[in-house]
Amino acid sequence: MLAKRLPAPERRRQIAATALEILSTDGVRGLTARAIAERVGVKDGSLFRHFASKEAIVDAAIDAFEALMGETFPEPGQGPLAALAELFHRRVTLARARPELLRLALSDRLTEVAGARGAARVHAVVERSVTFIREQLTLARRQGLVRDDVPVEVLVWTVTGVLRGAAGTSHAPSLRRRAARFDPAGAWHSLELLLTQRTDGSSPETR
Amino acid sequence: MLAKRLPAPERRRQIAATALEILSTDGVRGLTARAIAERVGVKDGSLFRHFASKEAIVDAAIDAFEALMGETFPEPGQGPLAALAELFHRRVTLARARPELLRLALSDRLTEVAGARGAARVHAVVERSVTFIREQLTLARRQGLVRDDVPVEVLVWTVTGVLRGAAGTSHAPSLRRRAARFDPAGAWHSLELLLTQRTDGSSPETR
Amino acid sequence: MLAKRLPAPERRRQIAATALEILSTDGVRGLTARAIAERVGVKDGSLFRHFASKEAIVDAAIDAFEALMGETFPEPGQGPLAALAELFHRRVTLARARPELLRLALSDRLTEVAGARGAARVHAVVERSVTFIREQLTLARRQGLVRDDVPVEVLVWTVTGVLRGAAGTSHAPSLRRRAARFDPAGAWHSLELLLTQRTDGSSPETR
Amino acid sequence: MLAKRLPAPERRRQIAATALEILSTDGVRGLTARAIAERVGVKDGSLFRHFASKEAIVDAAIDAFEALMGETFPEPGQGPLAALAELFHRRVTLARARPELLRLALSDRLTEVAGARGAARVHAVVERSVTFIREQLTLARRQGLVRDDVPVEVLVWTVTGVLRGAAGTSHAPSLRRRAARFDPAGAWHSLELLLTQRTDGSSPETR
DNA sequence: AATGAATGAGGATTCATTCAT
DNA sequence: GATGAATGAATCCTCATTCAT
Repeated sequence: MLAKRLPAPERRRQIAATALEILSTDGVRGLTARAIAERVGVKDGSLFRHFASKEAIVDAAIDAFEALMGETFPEPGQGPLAALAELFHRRVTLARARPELLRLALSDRLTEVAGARGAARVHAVVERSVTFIREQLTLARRQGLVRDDVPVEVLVWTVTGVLRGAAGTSHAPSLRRRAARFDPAGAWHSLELLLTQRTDGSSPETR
Repeated sequence: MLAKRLPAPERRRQIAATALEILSTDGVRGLTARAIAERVGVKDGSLFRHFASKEAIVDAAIDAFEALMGETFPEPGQGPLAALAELFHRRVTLARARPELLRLALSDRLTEVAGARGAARVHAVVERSVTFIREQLTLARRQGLVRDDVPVEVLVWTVTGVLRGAAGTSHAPSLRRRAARFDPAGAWHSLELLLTQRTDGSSPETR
Repeated sequence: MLAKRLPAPERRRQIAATALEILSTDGVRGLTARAIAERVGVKDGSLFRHFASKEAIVDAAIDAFEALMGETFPEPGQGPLAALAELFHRRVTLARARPELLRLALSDRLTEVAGARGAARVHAVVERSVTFIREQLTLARRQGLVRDDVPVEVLVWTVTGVLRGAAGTSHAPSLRRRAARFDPAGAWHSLELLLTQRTDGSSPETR
Repeated sequence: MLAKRLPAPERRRQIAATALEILSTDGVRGLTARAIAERVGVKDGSLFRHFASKEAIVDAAIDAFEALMGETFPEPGQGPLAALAELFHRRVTLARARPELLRLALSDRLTEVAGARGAARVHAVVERSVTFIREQLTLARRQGLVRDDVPVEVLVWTVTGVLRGAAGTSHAPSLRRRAARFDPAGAWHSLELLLTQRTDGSSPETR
């Protein structure tokens, strides 16, 4: 269907991207060589001219996934809350643009089709986000920017929870529907309120 | 494992439970008739004396899943925050006892192997939890028990986020590891702090 | 469903008859141990208390078939045309009463499910009919009762053809429908006309 | 038999033909994917690169069957008796060349393995023959070419009976054996005698 | 760079049959 | 005499993968 005889690197990219897409829409069992080939406009056997195995395709898909997720990390050199705000904003924006992608991140489909090494890489991506969030929060705490009546880890959970909510990647239909009502800025503002209120009662605004 | 000749109802239960287990450990593609049968100590063809199809097995697994999740809903007739606390506590406890189960709830593996009807049932279970949380929070808000500077939906995200965190069902290894440090009570206490602080600065303790 | 705990010989008969019935209605592939057992009102395993194997069941079914077909052979000691008329009449009557049975005779379903020996037996039943017809016709010819411008074998074909037609056992729907319009007597009368007309032009009635 | 790597359309034809053959020799239960594949010289899974399902294979087999049977219908534009003679001749010739084929037509094996739609198609083929014969006979009768002392339908039965006999497709071994003694022309001549004699005693030859 | 025909290892499922109860 | 739970072999079919063209 699609253009034939593409240069190899482009084909590779196309195949990996397609795999990612199929995985997020049709799930683990929908990801067959035939399904990929069909969408790419190629016969299934031809996939293996570009990749040694299906696992290799998934591996490349993880590359793409890694890259997309990596782009959402903020520029260094700003305060921790600003950094978090930026990550939050980018992630939610990405989720709106490519809902399947983020859903994929939070499902375990990718890890299921990937080999052990691939699964580890996916986990690393997720881990990196969490670590980043934890670091910024720890930093912020040290700087007195976030509340100290609650362990940092709980704040991490809060951030990931609100992020997931605002991104609309939950499995609960109602969560998904309502997520659409929030723009990234509004959601972040609420999140900031949750994070910054201190036991002494001073609100972040009064700082 | 290799107990032979079990009474049928017991075998059914065993098969459904095993399917649930395999699904949470090995994933969608690991859930083969052979795999189930092997763990149960039976030949694969024998499964179909107990269930009409693999889908029927998954259906029964969803029954089990529904039942287990259903048990975590609190007794009615208490205040909204107490109700949430109880749900929280029960869920975290369940997650600790059967980590795979809760992970399953938050992944979409079950929905992937279930037919359309099965998927709807799983979604309903998840939805029910979210709805319950949202209802209690709305109630609590109306009673002035939770902060009003943040939309209820964000509080819902917060609760699910902290719940997920405390339950240790995340895909991020570090989140998982650290979750173990929190007992349900401590985690809930933190969550309550997040929820109840009001704009006027009064802390929940001073209530 | 049916009465339980039947005396063995009766059960045997019942099973064989049921097998015959299923075979004629549902065909070769419908004849499964389960299907038989179900209609008999027994669990499938129980069949093998009465028969050593499915083939043995089919064998017994052939017994029944043989018996039923055998009953349609006319009493000896009458003229050849009268004998043929009686066979014809009985066969058509049987076909009307139990259409599946005769259809079975002319299909090869029975031979398909029977082992080699069983198939031979079924063939023998069919053969016996044909032989009988051929013998009577040969006799009649010798006695100048049937036309001699046509080989006896062609007359055999005519008889079987008209018999099959009148019995309504053909696969052609229109043949089946129209067969119902003929009563055995009328059909035989026509057949007799076909058989008896002689080259000299004298009709059988003028004999 | 073991030719590998055939062009797809040829393989398709081969598979369909083989299915037809197996069906006529080994019967419904012999028609397994394995059996077909083996005779074709291919592994069973490979069949399904050429056909979507076994039913599709049978469907293609019916195509072949339809085509072969269709070829035996005579050219239009001749008198009814000549048309019948031609059909008769072609059918008997086909039966001699491919005995299994005609036997298949008269058994119900094909209808048993075909789905509902396939069965209907097979019936249509049979029906078409019968209808053709009936039409020609009706026409002939109107033209005074066939006897009028016997209902047309009985003549239809006679034709099909003699056809079946001459074709040697009966289940009775002796019928089969003797059929070989008749050449199509001789058999048709006899059949014509049966059909054309009139009540007034005039033989067809004296016409 | 791609196809077209094939394969082998499994996948779910059916079915005749066994045998302890 | 019958059941209830099991089995093993076979069935149709899918899928990743190969390789000659």
